[in-house]
Amino acid sequence: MPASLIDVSEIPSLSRQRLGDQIADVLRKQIVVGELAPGSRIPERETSLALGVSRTPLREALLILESEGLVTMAPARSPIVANPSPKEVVDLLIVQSALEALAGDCACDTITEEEIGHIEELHGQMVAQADSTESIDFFQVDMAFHQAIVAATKNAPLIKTHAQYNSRLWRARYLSSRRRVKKRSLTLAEHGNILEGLRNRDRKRTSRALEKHLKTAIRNISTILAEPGTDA
Amino acid sequence: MPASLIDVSEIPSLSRQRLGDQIADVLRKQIVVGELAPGSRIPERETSLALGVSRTPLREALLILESEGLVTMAPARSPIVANPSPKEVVDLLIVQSALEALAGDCACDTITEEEIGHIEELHGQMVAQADSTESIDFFQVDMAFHQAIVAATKNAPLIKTHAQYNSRLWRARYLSSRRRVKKRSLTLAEHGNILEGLRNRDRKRTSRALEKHLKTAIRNISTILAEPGTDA
DNA sequence: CAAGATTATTTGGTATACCAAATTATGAAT
DNA sequence: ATTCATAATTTGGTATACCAAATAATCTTG
Repeated sequence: MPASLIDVSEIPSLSRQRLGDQIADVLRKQIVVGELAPGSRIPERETSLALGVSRTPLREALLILESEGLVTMAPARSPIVANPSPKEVVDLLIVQSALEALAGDCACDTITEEEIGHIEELHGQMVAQADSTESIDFFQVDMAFHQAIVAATKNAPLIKTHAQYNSRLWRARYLSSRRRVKKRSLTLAEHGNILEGLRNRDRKRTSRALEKHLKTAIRNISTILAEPGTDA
Repeated sequence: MPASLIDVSEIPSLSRQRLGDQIADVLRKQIVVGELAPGSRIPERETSLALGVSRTPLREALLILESEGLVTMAPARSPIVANPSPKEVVDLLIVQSALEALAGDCACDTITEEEIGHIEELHGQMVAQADSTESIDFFQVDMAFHQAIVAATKNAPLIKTHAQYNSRLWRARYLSSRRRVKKRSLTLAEHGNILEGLRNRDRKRTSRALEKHLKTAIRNISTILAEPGTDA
């Protein structure tokens, strides 16, 4: 007796979402954190049964995830979790870098004082957790920091595209983050630089700081991906 | 007796694509050129019947188009062709601008001499058609010019994301292009500048030229969208 | 015993059936 | 005639059924 996906104790009339979207959310989360490993199969019948739904909405979810680049659907094979090549990861990072530089530029015009405050708070959390052994916490706040900057642009397409690139890069960046526990001070310094640019609403400084920050990430991840692949 | 979508006289064994993808291609083309007007309904039964397929693959196509931002699917209403607000169009253009600037930068490293030749040829076509009354031809070559630059980066995610933004912007840019027949010389001058940057593999010049070119487009489209909406 | 052919089974792709919500049409009451 | 309530119908969401291709298993044959 598989449990249904969500407790439907929400507002019964409003905000009903398609099942496919909900399933996509569930699977996306599992893929992003590596619970569903890259390359692993997602058989339609088995998975839909496990989720307590039929194949139809599961299929919709898989199509959504395919369009996001998280799932690969070959003609007559089981859908598999995307397993991006090193080159593809770098390509994704290059675009992500440009998106965040743009976001920094735009955010200087659109960000509110409250939003700056929120980002400062995130930065504070990262400083506080800099010595934490739980690398996952530090990493998640790091991601939230970047997301918050993009959100401050109020540019919906930019926010969505950035989120999608983030999903595809999450795993690679997490693995990179785990090996750089010793170098968190550099991350924090770069974040501080970005934050300073935002505070002064200095478009060039902010976008350049973000660009430089991402370039660092590209360099780090490139070296990791060059190694023979030892996974989590 | 509705005709089937495609003649299956292709290689029978290889490259078989899902019906949903093919339908998405058909509908995307119709949406992009305005054959399916913004805001118009796409009833599932009626449309699937007209295309000679069942609702299932049509629905897959609609989901793909929704994820591309070309179709809006509300909870219990017929899917409708997206009708982006002026603010959204500008937001899209801002991102597209950053994507093309990035492409120009990257392409300077990756573009081949053949590809430069191809782009020069496109430029030559535009020069030749500068006085053509068929604004559609000039416009399409214009789009191809930009696509070719992005393609030269060999960055698959960038190419795909750019293509999606292009789809969503196609109509707005076409309408803008039609009102600027008199100012094609400016477009050509800016393209020449971009091309020169590519020839010299000058990353800064190329990306700046593309950025400036897109900024011009944003300005033009903004003024058009500010007017009361008279359509095609 | 090994290798190839053939059958059985699994799996994705598509079509159809069913349901619930929403819209439209219809009719009664003021 | 207008307005509100109610019934009929349309429409999207989900489940199920069916088919063809691909894979796995089995059997036959050299």
